[in-house]
Amino acid sequence: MATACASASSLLGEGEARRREALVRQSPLFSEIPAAEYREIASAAHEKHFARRQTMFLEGDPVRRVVLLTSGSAKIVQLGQSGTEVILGVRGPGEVVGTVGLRPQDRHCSTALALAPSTALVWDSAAFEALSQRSAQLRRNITHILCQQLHELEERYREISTERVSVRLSHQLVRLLNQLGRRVNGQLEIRLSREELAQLTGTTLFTVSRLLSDWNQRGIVSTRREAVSVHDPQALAQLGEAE
Amino acid sequence: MATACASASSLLGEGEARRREALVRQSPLFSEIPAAEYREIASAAHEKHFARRQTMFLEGDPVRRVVLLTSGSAKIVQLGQSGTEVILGVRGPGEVVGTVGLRPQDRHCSTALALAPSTALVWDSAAFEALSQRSAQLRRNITHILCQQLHELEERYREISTERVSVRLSHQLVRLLNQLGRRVNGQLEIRLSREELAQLTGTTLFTVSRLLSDWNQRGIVSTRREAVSVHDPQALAQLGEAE
DNA sequence: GGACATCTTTGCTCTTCCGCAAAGAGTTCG
DNA sequence: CGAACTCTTTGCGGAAGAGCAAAGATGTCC
Repeated sequence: MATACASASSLLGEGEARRREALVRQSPLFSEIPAAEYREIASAAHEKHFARRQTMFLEGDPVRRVVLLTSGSAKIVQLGQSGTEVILGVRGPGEVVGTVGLRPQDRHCSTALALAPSTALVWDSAAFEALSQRSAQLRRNITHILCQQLHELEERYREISTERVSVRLSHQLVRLLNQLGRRVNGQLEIRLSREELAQLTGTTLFTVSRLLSDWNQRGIVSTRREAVSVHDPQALAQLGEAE
Repeated sequence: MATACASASSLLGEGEARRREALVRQSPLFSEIPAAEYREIASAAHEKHFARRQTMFLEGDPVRRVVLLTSGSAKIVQLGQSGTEVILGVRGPGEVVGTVGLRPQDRHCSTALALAPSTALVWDSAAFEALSQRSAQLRRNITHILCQQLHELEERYREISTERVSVRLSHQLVRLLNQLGRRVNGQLEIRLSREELAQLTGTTLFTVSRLLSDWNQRGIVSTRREAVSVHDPQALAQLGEAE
């Protein structure tokens, strides 16, 4: 369930085309793209729904499609031998799930799972490749997104190499706040379990739990099941430097 | 010293143009590029020499040029607050030093240092940007290189999150073997210090020294000052799985 | 060639954090 | 509504590896 295509491009009504165009316009993938190209790009997409925990693609699968999240969120994971799971990153609305820039003949080198019920615009990857051949700006955007992702991972790599867990976790929470923070009665909330936070920062759910309990008592965050609300983002960011 | 440009493009002799073309042809950056574009690209470059330990660019510098190594090697590092240094990667002949795809208005987010006396072809980054606008294949190559670098860092991130130091070090040595391995009387040798290996794998020079001493006694590697020769690459690769 | 600088080894101690266990809290579903 | 799941907390060892110190090895420069 929840995987059926909502509509084929040829059947788009004017209203649907508008709505979709607005979604596409917000994404960094399509920034600075001339209006004329918009229509063509948007109309080539299908809409797709994913249930919570549904896999979007598996490591090793051929890259069949390009998936642009329009609502919800996803995690990009890699599996070790003995069931260990590392989260390479998370994606929110407007972001592409899966390495953008991979060619149709390539294979995914990670697995994507929906963190929440999500909707996405989906292109056939060969068709998307063709679109990117025609749009210099689209290619530039792809390059730019890759540079940013590389930069973020480099930052995380530096942290995991040199910083202790408390620093890594607090910085990761700040990053998540900007990327996936949801406003829930005046508080920015991150909807991830202790274990997922551990898999993002290279530690264990126990250590995450202990740190969050501590910060909770200090009034910096408040913890709920599978969620963390941040009261004081500044204090969180500075937790690293002093301690 | 050793930083002067060897020659301006306008002064290239026919022999020099040929030699340079051959260098460029080997690089993944220029693979599949039509011969006609070659000449133009190659003739826009300057040649530059770097002494051992010379910095090629610093974190925070504006991206002024694109540097393609033709001989020697370099390390890409990031500096922490208190002098801690992490090596994000190393580069050998045919590889671009510094994140390819960055625009002239961007800034470097890492520092590059020559590991050995090196030569490179250097383009003004605005000029290179212009070249890449005209060559669709060049843009594709840039995307491809970024995907590969992202993938390698993802792999290292998974390892540093889930594997113990011995596994990380042995796998890193295998990767280095393929990338920078130099044949020295029948042995593949990696010319990096214990500390640099530690900075690559997120550990300390002490731990690296202890592991290499152990593997040395077991006949898998032989260690020299600022170098490691690998006798048995297979045993090295498998060190991870069993132990 | 000898003094100096740098890199490496090795022993020892100490901290951080992992890993297990068991109890507690919060959901879901019949 | 209560039983079954799943997620979280917390306590308690224990292990991996960090960090320091001091000696040894190797290269470099005058």
